[in-house]
Amino acid sequence: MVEEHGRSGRPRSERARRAVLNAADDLLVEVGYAALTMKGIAERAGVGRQTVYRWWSNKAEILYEASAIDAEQELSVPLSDDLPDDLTAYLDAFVGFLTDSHAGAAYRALLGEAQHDAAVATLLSTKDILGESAAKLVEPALRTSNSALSAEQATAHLIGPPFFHILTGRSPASIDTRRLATEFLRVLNTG
Amino acid sequence: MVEEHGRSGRPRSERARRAVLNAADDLLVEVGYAALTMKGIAERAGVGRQTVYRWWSNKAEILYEASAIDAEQELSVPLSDDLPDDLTAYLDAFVGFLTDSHAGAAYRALLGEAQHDAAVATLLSTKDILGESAAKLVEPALRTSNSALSAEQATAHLIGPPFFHILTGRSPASIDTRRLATEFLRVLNTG
Amino acid sequence: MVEEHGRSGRPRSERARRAVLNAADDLLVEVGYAALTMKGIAERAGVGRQTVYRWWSNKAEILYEASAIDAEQELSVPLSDDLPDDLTAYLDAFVGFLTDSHAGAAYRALLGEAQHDAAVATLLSTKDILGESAAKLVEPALRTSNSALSAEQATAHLIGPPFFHILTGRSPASIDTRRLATEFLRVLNTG
Amino acid sequence: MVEEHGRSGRPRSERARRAVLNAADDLLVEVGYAALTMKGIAERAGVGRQTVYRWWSNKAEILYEASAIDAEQELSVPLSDDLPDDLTAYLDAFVGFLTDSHAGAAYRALLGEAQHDAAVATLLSTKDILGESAAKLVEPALRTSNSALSAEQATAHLIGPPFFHILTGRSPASIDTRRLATEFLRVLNTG
DNA sequence: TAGTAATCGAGACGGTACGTCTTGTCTTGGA
DNA sequence: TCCAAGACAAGACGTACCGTCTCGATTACTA
Repeated sequence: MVEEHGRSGRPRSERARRAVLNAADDLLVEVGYAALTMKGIAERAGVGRQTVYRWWSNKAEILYEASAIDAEQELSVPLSDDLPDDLTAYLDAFVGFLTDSHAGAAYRALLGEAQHDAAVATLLSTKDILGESAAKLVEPALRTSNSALSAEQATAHLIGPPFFHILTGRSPASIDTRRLATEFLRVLNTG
Repeated sequence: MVEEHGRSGRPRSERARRAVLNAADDLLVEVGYAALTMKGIAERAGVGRQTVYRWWSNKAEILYEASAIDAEQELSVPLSDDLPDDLTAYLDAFVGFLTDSHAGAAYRALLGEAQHDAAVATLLSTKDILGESAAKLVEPALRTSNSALSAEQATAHLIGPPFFHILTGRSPASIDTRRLATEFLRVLNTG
Repeated sequence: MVEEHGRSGRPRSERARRAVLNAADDLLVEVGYAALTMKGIAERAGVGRQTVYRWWSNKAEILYEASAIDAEQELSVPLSDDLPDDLTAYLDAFVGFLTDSHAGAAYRALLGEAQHDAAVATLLSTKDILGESAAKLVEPALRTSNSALSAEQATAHLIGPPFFHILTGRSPASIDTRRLATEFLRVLNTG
Repeated sequence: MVEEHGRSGRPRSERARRAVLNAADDLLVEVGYAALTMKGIAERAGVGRQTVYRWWSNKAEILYEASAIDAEQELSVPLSDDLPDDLTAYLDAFVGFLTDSHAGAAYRALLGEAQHDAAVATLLSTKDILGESAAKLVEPALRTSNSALSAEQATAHLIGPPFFHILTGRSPASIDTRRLATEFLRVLNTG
């Protein structure tokens, strides 16, 4: 990511980098992940294929770099001092991200690929986008609770149900985020 | 599924059908989903490629037919009259299915593909393997509770957390199925 | 060719035979020799493929049976007592056969195939359509000449030049059949 | 034929070109024209199939490029000042070419294909190998004669008879080239 | 201000899967 | 025994993409 480069030689073209990322982003929407190809990205970007292969190993890496920042932004919600409201807002953002968002589509595609491609799984594990975004809500909630759950376990309770719902192709309309927030807090504070 | 065939012509070869399903199953383990090809399946099965394309549109369909029955079996647990025990047993089976099982690997690959291939999504939605297996536990649990949740919502609460945990590449070792069962019942019975 | 058949069993269907020959004939015109297939012929004829294979080995045989009789007819000219006129008439028929005729197109296709398919070459040699038709003119001409040429050699002199002309793709318009007849008689009667 | 190539990009590999032409040549002898396939040529040449398709449309084009130069050479005979001798020598070369030669087999196959494939006919018509080689003999012969025949007509008289003889599958042994030469000159110089 | 070196776009290279097509054979039920 | 129908194993078709490899042309830094 750091743009410093070795002693001499022509420096990496930022223009080419942006062109590739944009092309990948556009093509994902236009033709879908399966039909997304390195060749197609290079041609759409007006860039040599070698240039693409020089900086990224496969389409997953390109897509990841193209959407990671957007994803982080979309999953970041402003915190108030009302935890149920904040949790609900976060879950709304979470559901919107997975179902409607551009970056979310890229994430779902990558997560799907990770199920049968170890390289993509490794790539995704370098940054736990979902976990980190949830942590901002989960940690305060845990602190004010009497729960013995780890952050990871609590996170699974918060976003696991809608995650399952969406990933298995069920309608996002039937998700009641406020109810999920309430139930999440109940799990943390009972027993 | 019914094997009756049209009036005339040579009937479908059951031998070829089994050979294809077995070949797909074997190759999934040997080379992985990404490297699984229609050509490779046909050759491994000792079957013409046309014969494969005649009965299945893509590798996902083959894999689905090859693993659906196994999946159903593996997710089916005997019921006792102790609900917490039954839920724990089911969650154990569920986690084992997604992480260790042969059929589960196929399911995960298909679920992954479904994230960016509408045809595969449709295929998977024809039979809600996870939901149906869970329903056998969820429905009794709901009946004996005062919860207003739908079966679908309750199912998401039961298997959503471990589903999220595994699909996002976290270690299955840190899943405590008995605790999950307890928390599930608490969500159903409080408020 | 003989329609008698063995002791028992269903007799060969004349209906199927005609349907195949007609289908081959039609398809030759519609799609050309290269795109003519056994499968296509069977389907067009509304006949099982096995039925086609039972009676003919390849498309060349079908085409040969379909066009041999027509060819013979088209190359047969009525004889007068004027040899130059008869030769000219025959050469006109010959040129017309090779360039415009339906059966001639089939013959040219078969002759072409025979250049690189020994089976077709054998098939064509079972009946020397061109030689036999020419013989009716060549033999009288030889008898009334002082030439020592064999019938075969004389035939080559008569139809060799226009044959070469047409087969090598030259325009048939520049063939002067009367001049060819005169020159043929000159070769036979000088020296 | 000129090897200059467009501004940029990797230049065409001469190594690959030769490998394809040699493979086609070899395979024609080994398996015959009908069994000659683009796939087989590519594999034998150790070349990608795309590389073959990039430069040639079909096996006929490859074969043509592979044999045209040889054909021209084989049909070229040194001229003396004795016309009958030269004609005889040419006819010997001509008969040898069509019956025994490697390049001649390719030419016969292409000529055959041209009878039912317009693309091959066009290809062959780009260079009249037979006509041009004959022209070197026919033109002097015409100049020293009182004949009104065109070069094309005279050529048909010279090589038409043996051409017919060979193409219709008759034995080349019965061709008397000296007699043919004499008769050719007689047609040119009588009347 | 020249030289060096890594970059760029372009496009050919050897490979290989795609999904379709035809081949010639086999297997039904019916005539 | 023949027929129409249609599935079978085999393998070529022409196209697409893979990841690599030249090309000539551009930029920077270095000497």
